[in-house]
Amino acid sequence: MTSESLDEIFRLMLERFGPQDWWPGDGRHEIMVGAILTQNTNWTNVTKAIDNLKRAGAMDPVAIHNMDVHRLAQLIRPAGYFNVKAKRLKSFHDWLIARTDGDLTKLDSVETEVLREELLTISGVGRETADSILLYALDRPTFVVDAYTGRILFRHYLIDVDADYEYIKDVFEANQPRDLQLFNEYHALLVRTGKEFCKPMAQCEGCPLEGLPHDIYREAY
DNA sequence: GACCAGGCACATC
DNA sequence: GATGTGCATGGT
Repeated sequence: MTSESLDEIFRLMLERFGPQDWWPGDGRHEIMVGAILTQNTNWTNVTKAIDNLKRAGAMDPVAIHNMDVHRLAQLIRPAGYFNVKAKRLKSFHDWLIARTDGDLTKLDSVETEVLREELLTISGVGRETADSILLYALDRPTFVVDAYTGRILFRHYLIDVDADYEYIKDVFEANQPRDLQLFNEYHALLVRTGKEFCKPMAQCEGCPLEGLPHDIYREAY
């Protein structure tokens, strides 16, 4: 894996799709909520849940922190896994309110690595969610890895099938400038490319990355 | 009806 | 520490 490969992948995706203008949401807190709601879930379903929260006047750190978990679950129902995600939102907001008292600017003075470790202690916040919050809500130049990222690199023989999250993250961070806008756009473009051309059981004719060394369809990954 | 979606925690071996 | 399973709605 070389920085040239990563540059080329980025260039090809950007050339095809243009800037993705992520995160598709309004403000820090809404982005954090969206990061939890979109776990293994289509974004269109997440927008329905977010709309419900907004209509209920509940898209607010203190409001969610104080809300009954069953009511919260009903509001976010369209996003799927609603009972699980309601608990996750509650545990996240327990941390958020304890840490900021509702003033999210208090997070600005905390080192990225410290923040990441704290986020990872929250039940329901794993590595991708933590990194998404850091990158898209808190403007920290940390690379977000997701299922598409691994699948795309694997199908182009750029990583091994058993490469784990931290390894893949390090591939991007060690071989590129640590740039907020680059990391923002790169992950968004990988998701866009994955959605259209890199589904688990589908082949991928027309993918912007066809020019790279690749196999059309590797072992249903 | 099958497949898919911007994961995560927990049980079990 | 790897591997399997539950969680659930909504679109294609």
